[in-house]
Amino acid sequence: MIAQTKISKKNTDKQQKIAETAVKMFAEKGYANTSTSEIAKGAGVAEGTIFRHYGTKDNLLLAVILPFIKESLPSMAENVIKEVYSEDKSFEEFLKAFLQNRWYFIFDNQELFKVIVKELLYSEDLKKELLPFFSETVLKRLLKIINLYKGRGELSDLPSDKILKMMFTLIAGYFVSSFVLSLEPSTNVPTDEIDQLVQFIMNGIRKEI
Amino acid sequence: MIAQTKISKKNTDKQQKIAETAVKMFAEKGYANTSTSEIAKGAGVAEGTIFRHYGTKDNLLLAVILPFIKESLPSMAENVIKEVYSEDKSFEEFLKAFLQNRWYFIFDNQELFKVIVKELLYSEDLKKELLPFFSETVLKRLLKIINLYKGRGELSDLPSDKILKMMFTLIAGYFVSSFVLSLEPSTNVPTDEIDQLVQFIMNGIRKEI
Amino acid sequence: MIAQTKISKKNTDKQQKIAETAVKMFAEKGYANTSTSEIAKGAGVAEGTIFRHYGTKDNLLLAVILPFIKESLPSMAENVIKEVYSEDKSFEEFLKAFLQNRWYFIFDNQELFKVIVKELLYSEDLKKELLPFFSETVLKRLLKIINLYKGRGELSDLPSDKILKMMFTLIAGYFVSSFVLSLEPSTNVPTDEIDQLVQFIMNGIRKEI
Amino acid sequence: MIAQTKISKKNTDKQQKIAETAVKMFAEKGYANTSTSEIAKGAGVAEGTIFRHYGTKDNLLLAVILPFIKESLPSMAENVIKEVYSEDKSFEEFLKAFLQNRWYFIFDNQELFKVIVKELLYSEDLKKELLPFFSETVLKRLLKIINLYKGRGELSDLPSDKILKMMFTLIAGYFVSSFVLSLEPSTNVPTDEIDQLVQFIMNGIRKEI
DNA sequence: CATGAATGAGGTTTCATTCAT
DNA sequence: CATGAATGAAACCTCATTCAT
Repeated sequence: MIAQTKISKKNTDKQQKIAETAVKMFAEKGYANTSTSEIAKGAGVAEGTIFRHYGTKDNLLLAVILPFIKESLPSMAENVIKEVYSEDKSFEEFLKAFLQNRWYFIFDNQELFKVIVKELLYSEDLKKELLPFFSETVLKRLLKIINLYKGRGELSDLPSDKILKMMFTLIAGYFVSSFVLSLEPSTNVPTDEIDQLVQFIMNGIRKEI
Repeated sequence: MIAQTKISKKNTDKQQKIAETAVKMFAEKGYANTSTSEIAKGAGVAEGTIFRHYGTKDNLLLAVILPFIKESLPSMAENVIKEVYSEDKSFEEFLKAFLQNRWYFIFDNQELFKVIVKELLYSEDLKKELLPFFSETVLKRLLKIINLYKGRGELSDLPSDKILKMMFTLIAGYFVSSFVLSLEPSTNVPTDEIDQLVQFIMNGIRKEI
Repeated sequence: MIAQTKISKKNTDKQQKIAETAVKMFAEKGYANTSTSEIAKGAGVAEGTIFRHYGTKDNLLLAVILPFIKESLPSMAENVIKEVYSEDKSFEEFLKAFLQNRWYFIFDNQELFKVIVKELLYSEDLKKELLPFFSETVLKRLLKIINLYKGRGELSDLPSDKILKMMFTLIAGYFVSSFVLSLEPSTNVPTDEIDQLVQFIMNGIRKEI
Repeated sequence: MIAQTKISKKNTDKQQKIAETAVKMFAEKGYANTSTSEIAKGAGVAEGTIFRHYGTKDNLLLAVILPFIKESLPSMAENVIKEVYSEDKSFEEFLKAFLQNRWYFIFDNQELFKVIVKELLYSEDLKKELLPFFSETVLKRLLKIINLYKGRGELSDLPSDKILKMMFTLIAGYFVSSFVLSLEPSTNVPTDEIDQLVQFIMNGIRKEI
């Protein structure tokens, strides 16, 4: 049950270096506060090289975010569920496995995660592009799982979309406060925190007997 | 049980107009994407006037955020609890009253709320300044309340700080997704949503009998 | 019979200096080969100042050409005809007076004339904007005059618009080769050349007896 | 009496394609507004290939203009006169044949003609190089013809160089306004226009009897 | 010969800030 | 106090040109 790891598949190594540096700097200081000349310097590249490959600074941001989202998310969503779900697991076990899996993934892509969260709030365009897509690929699958477990009588009778929303708010809130807001970064999976989170969620949605 | 309303107490009316316009524009497009000349134009003021009053653009941001936080939060936290808490309320009743109260408050100060959330992620400085302060004034008080209700035997035996963290994540997540991420803005208090949120939280932390 | 003289009516003196310098440099090296930093240096002004007043380099070109054309041409066309035309003049006399008058005017505005001719060929947009306007204000009036003299029986029976086109080609060709192509610039009105030009035109269009 | 047709004699086909594309683009948007990368893309060639063959962008312009002028003009001038002139033609017949011949030629080389006219105004260097050369090869021959017809008593006693200048201004003006300024391009030889032009010129220079 | 990634000088433009009026 | 013209550093971007492959 190992989380899928880092994303990457760029052309030349300069291009790769530019993307890496950009992600790192965007994560640290935000897109708007990072100048292309800084990125160039950081990547050990002439400033023109950035524009030869990405055309505009905006494009660089998208080129770094979108493939991650648009190409990885769907197949990833599929795979994660395969890895993490199995007939004989309870919802609680599924949830715990899922959270650990995602924790590793975000841990491996911390910088990118920061960039996406920050720019999601900052850029109306990105918001309009990503939220529906995310909903379509990830939330839909989770909803199916929820319904599946509901069928098994493990979950409360709350409407599935409410269950999903609560779960999602908690999980997203957890990851955002852990990886984006956190003053000191975590270094390896905090099993206790995840257990408590799972407990809390389970209390909220478990079928009362 | 009426929520406290808008914050404001600027000197000259020009200054007031500048602050208002700045908040509105920072909320819409973010601090970094708003130029002082836009603000000046929007406020019907010469660009120089902004600098006469606030010195720098950074200062304008702080001048707009900090009083709200530093001056209002403490007394507000005090008052809200007074308004909302009473001996004969259950924790569930308290929580519902609290959430409604805060919903109105954020609704009345939506723009400012957006600015703070956005810039909190964007500016490391702001983060380091606000988070501890917020913890000191707001979270501490909530912790007291939690302990108080724990003493009455209404809440589960989870450590109080864990209870607080879960509650806070859910509540913050709720307000952020409602007011900052939301694609269509809400117009009046969504009682159902708040009820469900309260239910969910209560399930998570209620003392099992 | 004095030609109307230079055009000017700018706001601040810096703005005036920028426009003057721009015209001079555009005339010499063409719009595309003149950088805003050169203009700034030439005008003794910070580069930013150009953009504070004109917004874009394109705008600077237009700001320098259009008022000259759009505001001056119509009233000028009117006045020139008043100055130059009178009941008791033959067409030949009118033509000579007209050419001398225009020679002085273009001489006084040589730089601007160069810029307009050059950019007229270079910029499709300018072409589409100016040619119809010029036709409307100037050519129309000349056509009236031609018809007037035709009525008096001084001119050949060629269709008036053909007469106009020939005259215009010759006159424009003369001014362009004198002021734009010329390798050595003229310094005062070349009466002989104008006389010959008039003779040539008159031969082409005089009523044969 | 067929006009000589298109000019071309480049080495490799890549080189040929580059030159063609360059001419087309320079004609449309001007030399200064056309980038080598656009030309490369348009020619289906790597950008480096342009520089392998032409060294600099300036050189590409010259390589496209100069052979046309320097190699073609002299022999062409010779041939045209041969084709168009004959003992038993009147000057008027000669002129008409000449204009038709040149109309076809420019029509076949419209793009190049545009480039030359535009850049002649734009580049002082080109002007200084081409005008004297043109004068030497073309104007000189025309002058001979004029003198020849003067000897036959067909032309007025105006100084031959004045006659030449007037003729040239009209003819050049006609071609420039037809092919460079024209808002809608012509598609086949406008016999009427040429006849009128000839008439007009003849009136101007015909020997009065 | 051809390629196209890389360069870096220089172009246009933005913008927070200053200061004389 | 308020103004807005002026500034200049720094931002984003373009492009002719070079050179290793």
